[in-house]
Amino acid sequence: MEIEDQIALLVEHINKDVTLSKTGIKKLSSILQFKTLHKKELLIEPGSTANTMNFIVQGAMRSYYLDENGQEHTLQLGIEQWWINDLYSYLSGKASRMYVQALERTWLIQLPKTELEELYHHVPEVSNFFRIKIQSAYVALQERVIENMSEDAYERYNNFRNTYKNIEQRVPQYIIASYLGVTPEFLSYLRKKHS
Amino acid sequence: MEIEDQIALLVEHINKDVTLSKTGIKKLSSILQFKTLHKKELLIEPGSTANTMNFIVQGAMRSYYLDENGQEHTLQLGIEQWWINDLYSYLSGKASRMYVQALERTWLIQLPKTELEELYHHVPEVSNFFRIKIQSAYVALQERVIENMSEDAYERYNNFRNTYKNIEQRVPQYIIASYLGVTPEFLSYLRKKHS
DNA sequence: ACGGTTTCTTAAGTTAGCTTAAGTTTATTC
DNA sequence: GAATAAACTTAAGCTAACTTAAGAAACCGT
Repeated sequence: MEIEDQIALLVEHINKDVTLSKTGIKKLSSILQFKTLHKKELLIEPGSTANTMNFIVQGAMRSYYLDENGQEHTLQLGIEQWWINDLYSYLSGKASRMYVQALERTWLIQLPKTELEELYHHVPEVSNFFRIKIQSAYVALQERVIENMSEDAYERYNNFRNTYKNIEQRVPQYIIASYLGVTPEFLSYLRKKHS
Repeated sequence: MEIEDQIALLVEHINKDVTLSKTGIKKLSSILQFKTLHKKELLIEPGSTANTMNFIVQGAMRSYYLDENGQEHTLQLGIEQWWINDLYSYLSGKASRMYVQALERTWLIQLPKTELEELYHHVPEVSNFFRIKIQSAYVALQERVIENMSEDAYERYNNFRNTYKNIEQRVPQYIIASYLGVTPEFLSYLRKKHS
């Protein structure tokens, strides 16, 4: 995809929440970086530090955590026009304990933290935009804590299918299981039972 | 407790993360409100909107969610010098779906949202302080999602005891169970088994 | 189009955590 | 300081979800 088109997509996305001026768009454009990941490639891994915000132009990604037993726990999934990151590492500046991985060949627009924070002073709408995004990340997490505590696996699976309608088909089932917090075998069993 | 002493506590707490000037402290002081809650009294309930930040001067509080089966799920616990709120409602301005309740007779300092946001412009250290607090709230939530997915109930109970050392003794066990996501009976069983 | 890898399914046996119910201890209140 | 309410324990029976293992299906890559 042309870089111009990629930028247009990002601007359109941001304009859903705030209103960017012409000069705001120009200044924003000047800090953007473009990156392509092939399937299974890692953007972030434990020990590295997240120093960009990452917008998915095309493709699919996930962030996951590997526990002491080697079990994967998917925290976030995203496709076109979602943001993907380890916000913990990005916000705190500390080393990540997570993996952020491409699930397909993926095109990203990256906003480096230093430049972005500088940009906040000149284009406050961008600052507002990310404040809104981080708030909704918080809300989504809280939603998930509540859901995990009050619903059984099949209810959570149904919620997932509603929330991530377009994503379900593109992501292997064992990753969905690791997002829901069940084994792939058990998810397979649930699907059969309720079909 | 004297109001002067309460303010001193709050200022001392904020000064752990940022540095307030004399005039900053003065401006901050001018927007504070003071509230006392008796045991079991609700600060926020479903339908109401959180429009203050709440600092616990003395006492203990929790936030919890009531699911469709009438089951309580405790999301946050706090004692002296913790902040307690439904951040979702505060940040979004939408009606809360949670309860925020005093577990003992509790003294709060409240910072009304409108005044606080105005204050941000004049005392940016206060703005920084709350940005830091909201980030750590996010991090704590993510920690919890990971923990709930990768640890069994007894491990989570031990984590809880480490993280909330001083709180455990002051909070009924059934509330701790509702925080951990297990029944009170099962927590009781675990405690006996490992004692 | 074939061979290998990755993903998904099925099923039997097991376990962590739940439900119900009754009894006991600990707090509150008047 | 009794009376009542709130919180905690114990135990039996149950169920959701896990483990292990093996086979089937889908999906690459050359």
